[in-house]
Amino acid sequence: MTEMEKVYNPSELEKRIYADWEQGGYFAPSGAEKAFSLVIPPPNVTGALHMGHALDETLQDILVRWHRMLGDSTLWVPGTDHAGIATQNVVEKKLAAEGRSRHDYGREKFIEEVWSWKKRYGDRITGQLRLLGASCDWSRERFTMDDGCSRAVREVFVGLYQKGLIFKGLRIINWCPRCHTALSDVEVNYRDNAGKLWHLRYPLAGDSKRFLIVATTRPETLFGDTAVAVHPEDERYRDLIGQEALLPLTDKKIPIIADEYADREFGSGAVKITPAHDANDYEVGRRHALPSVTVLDASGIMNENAPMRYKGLTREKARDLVISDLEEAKLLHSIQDYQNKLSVCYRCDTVVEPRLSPQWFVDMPRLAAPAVEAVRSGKIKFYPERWSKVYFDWMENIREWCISRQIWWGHRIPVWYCECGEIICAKETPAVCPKCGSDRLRQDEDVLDTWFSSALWPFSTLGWPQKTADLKKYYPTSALVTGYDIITFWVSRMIALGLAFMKKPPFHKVVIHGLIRDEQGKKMSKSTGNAVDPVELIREYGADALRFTLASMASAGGQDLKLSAHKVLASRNFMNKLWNVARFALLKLADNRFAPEKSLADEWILSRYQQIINKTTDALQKFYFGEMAQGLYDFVWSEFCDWYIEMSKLGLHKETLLAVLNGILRLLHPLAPFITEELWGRLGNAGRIINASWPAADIRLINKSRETRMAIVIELVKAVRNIRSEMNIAPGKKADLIVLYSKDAVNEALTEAKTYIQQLAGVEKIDLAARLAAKPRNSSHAVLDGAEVFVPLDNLIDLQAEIARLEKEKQKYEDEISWLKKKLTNKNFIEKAPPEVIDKEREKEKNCAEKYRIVDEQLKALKIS
RNA sequence: GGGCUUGUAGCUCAGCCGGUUAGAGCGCUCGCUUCACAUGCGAGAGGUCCACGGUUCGAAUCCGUGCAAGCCCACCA
Repeated sequence: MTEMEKVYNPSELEKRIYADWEQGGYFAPSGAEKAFSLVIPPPNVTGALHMGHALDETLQDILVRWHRMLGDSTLWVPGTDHAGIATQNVVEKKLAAEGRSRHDYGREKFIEEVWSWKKRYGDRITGQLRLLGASCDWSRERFTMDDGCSRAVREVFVGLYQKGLIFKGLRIINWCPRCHTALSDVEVNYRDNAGKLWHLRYPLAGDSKRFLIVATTRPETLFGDTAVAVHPEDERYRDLIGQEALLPLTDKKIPIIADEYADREFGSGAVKITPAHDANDYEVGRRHALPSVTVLDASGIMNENAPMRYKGLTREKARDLVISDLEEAKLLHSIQDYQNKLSVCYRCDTVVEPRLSPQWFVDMPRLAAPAVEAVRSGKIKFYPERWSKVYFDWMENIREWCISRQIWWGHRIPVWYCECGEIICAKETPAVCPKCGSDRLRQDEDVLDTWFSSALWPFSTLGWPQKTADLKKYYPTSALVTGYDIITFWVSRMIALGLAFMKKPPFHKVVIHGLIRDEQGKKMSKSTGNAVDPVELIREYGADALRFTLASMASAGGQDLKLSAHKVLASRNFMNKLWNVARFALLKLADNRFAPEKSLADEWILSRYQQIINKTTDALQKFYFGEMAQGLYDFVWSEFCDWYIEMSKLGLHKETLLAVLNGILRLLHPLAPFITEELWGRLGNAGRIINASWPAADIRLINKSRETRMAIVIELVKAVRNIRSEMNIAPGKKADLIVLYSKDAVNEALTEAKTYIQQLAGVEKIDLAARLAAKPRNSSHAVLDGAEVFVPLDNLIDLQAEIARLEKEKQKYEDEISWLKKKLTNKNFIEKAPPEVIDKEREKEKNCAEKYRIVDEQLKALKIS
């Protein structure tokens, strides 16, 4: 055993210990029968660790370390996501800084560029996971675009295609004019927008003096209008149905049609129909066989279908010009302020354009049914349970999932087109067309939604489609730990595809936690500058402190977590406390003078320790991380350090100290792996704590009578300390104690614990008596449960201070008694409350009354003197 | 428009199945170089548990309504 440094220095030891674990192969599963497995929600490969990851990974690592200590064959699969659009955007931005675009490179070269980017930054986030202490099995590290995952993607695609569950279709999809790609419904965010509703006048073709007023938020799309719709039962327009209107600013005529989609209550009741630029209008267009005219190109620029004057303008510029032109033409009826929502791209925040285009879709409505059933039947459970509602709401209203993206970085769609018209969907690149034999095949240009490969993650990472040993042993995984924000993106799709291809759900438990917010409760983001960097916090306070903080904030309800450096500081202080108590233990153990027998303090702490084992284990089973952390914090600081250690200074029982201290280290290890490993070693334990066994409570050591006795001692010490402090007894000055007891338990407790009291309360002489000839004069006074305590003061007592103290005390008892009296004289209470409750209240009343009597007596005596 | 969550000490929160003198951390006040720790020790101050109803012998805890805050979902131009 070496002497410990006085200062706890996390950064040095954390680095050393992680390397030791990794080199020692401690993260790989060992051969036990029972399996526990997690797959990491893969962070973006070129990203940096943010607070959300830190929380997610901490919670997973807690479970993993706990199960490893339980002796399970524990596997945590790490990996990263290629993050199609996000990564491509980052690389494009870099190229743009050099004045180039991806088109200057061409597809092949550009992808090479992204791969080299990936190689350069791919290690950053995994390195940061190591800093956090994540004990994942790095030998099994995966990437969503590695060979295995890519093979799984093709296998699933082809499988779904053959069943008709993947198909290509012409739809209005969400199009990001900046990313130049389609997006799925979940990739669109909504933003409140203080916009305008423009009321336009469309002249009638038959009578250009008459107008139809249509209301729109998107006047620039009017060039794509191919009809105006009114409600079929709208009396105002009945005569116009079948006639034509003149499209303003053009020489086009468009039909006036009847469709129930037109809302009579809204605006004038007539609505312009732009099938190519609005999903609803598209449906109307289909019902009425209207043509679709696209007026905006892929970048959101007006194209040749708009009059020359507008061609080449952005959406925004075109809108302004259209409005001013309409005004000039006296075709603008009115403008109204209008609150609506803008759809924006979740990657770049650009306003999304509904766009008609051919895309690939997964038939989610068909795949969703078994996925809903799995949760409904309880095969998969959400923790907390309420999140299953979000899941159901999503899955039961699920729509087709648009999976094709018009970007280059990603899994290329495994579909080839032959000149002969044949479409070939295959796992491997076909050499020739099976129909005509031509070798001139052209692969589909699109890549798949990033979330497509993520959806396969629980089984692709375990080796599927190969029948690997890992797959057999570790699928289904034991749990999924993630934030509620990706239930729709990820959880739902993993469940659906896991069931479709593995016939078993990918996990049985979904542990949902809240999102990290700043001190004000705002979302952390780089752009607002309120993001706290976990790596910075680790550097400053240590990974253990950060982990402990995150875990203790993860409440059972899964609320969002407001993080501040203050909290991490408090956790760091706790680690420091732990460090020092171990230091104390080492000093004492080197001393080599031990008490031969267990004392009251030993029996008490052993009893308390058994209970904290159970409490910690319980909390873990329920995924109550906050409760786990809080419980251990209180036990270690307020019981073990404040009382047991202080008492053990009078005579240390070596076995007890070591048992409890080592137990604490093991219980804390999942939360604070580094310091516990370090101290475990310093205390001379064999092996590593990372694979030490999880403590099991020995209920024979739970001893309530010793706990009761200790409670008496603590109560007395606190009472004396209070007197010392309030009566200004100098800290170094020893006091005397006269205890007048009315319960034998007090006499026994104080007799047994005499030396503790002397030490902890700064007391010299203790006189215990069942009765006194006269109560001591010139003393400060306290009343306990079953005893009266006098602390004689050698200089004249400050009467006013003492009276004030006792008056306060008296008031407290008075309040409580009146409350209890009211209760106990309530007939209903006596008749209906359970007898044990009544007894308890009676007992309380008796005790209070007695204490009140004593304090009152003492006060009277003081006032006379 | 639908749904969810939250409202407890100055701040951040814990209080699960109703009976606690309503707790913790930070902050605050007072006193301490007590030989593990001033990243510490001891003692305190501070709360009509958002409001109003209801259920109950009994509610911070269950139910309803209202107010306030936040989030998610939804194709009304």
